[in-house]
Amino acid sequence: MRRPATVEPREITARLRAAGQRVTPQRLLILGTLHAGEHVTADEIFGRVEHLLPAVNRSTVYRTLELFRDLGLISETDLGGEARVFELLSERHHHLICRDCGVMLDLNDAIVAPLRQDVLAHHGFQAAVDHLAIWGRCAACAAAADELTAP
Amino acid sequence: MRRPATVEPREITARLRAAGQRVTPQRLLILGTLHAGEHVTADEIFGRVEHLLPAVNRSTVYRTLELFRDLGLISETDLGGEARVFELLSERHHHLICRDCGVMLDLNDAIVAPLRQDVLAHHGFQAAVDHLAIWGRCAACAAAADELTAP
DNA sequence: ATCTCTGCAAACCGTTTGCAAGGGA
DNA sequence: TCCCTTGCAAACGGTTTGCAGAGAT
Repeated sequence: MRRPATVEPREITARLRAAGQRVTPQRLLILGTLHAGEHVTADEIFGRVEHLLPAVNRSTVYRTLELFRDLGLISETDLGGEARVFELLSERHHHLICRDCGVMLDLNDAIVAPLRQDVLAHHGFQAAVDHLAIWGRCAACAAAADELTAP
Repeated sequence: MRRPATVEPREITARLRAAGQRVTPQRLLILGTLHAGEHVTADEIFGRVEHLLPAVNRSTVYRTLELFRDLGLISETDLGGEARVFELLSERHHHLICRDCGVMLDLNDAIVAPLRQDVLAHHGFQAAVDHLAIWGRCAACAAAADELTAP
């Protein structure tokens, strides 16, 4: 049984220093509470960190998450919930979200990778498409809608 | 000199009726103020409509835009500004937005269409990717960043 | 010693919601 | 007549901001 992957303090320190950023307990703590493969809101992260270091403030969480996102350590995605979700960047993966029934399906990066490559090839633009949310209509709901139109 | 394309009241009426929705002055007005090719926030739409029919309420604008989006008449996109933008669905197009300098580049749908097709082929999911915003780093900023790393 | 980062607290503001009246079908 | 749609008004809640003090380098 493997513990979900986290980022070691040593690595966080190195990456912050390399980017000319200061290393603080709050930053180590915030990134340390993230496990690979989970979607977490800023509020949930705040809850975890607060539990360990009660003095930490919500704005620090927001500011830190923005920093980590800009450093390429985490992704920030709007999955349609009330708040955006953050995620440790490890394996790229994406989601298909049905606007009709709300179901959220996983989408392998193999289908999205060509988009990233084409954007780079044609525009020299490095697309940070690590955790994409695609809205639309799932197969089941599409079938149900077709039935209504042509029974 | 061509006027930007709009949706005629006749067509709006037909599409609303076909979807079992009622036709109201507010709905005709709101969709009528949209011109193809422009990004508009709910607030801007409210301003336009208010000018013509002062009694109209902001919540009506929001509710109507949501309806039109679900009917596939308009797209809703987060371009990173303070508010989401809406747009009349005509020609699909997308944007590359640089997180470093903020520049917004146009992206032709030819590069995004394969994604839509693959998602449909592999998952039967009808992706409503009509107006995609892709964040990342533009060529100029990437070059500048490389220069810092390896001068 | 310097200058970034954090805590605090307040506000921001885009958006949503409940309810009763209005008005399409 | 039915019930969908709108206006009204209030609140919601995630997120941001200014400022002064703490703390990293």
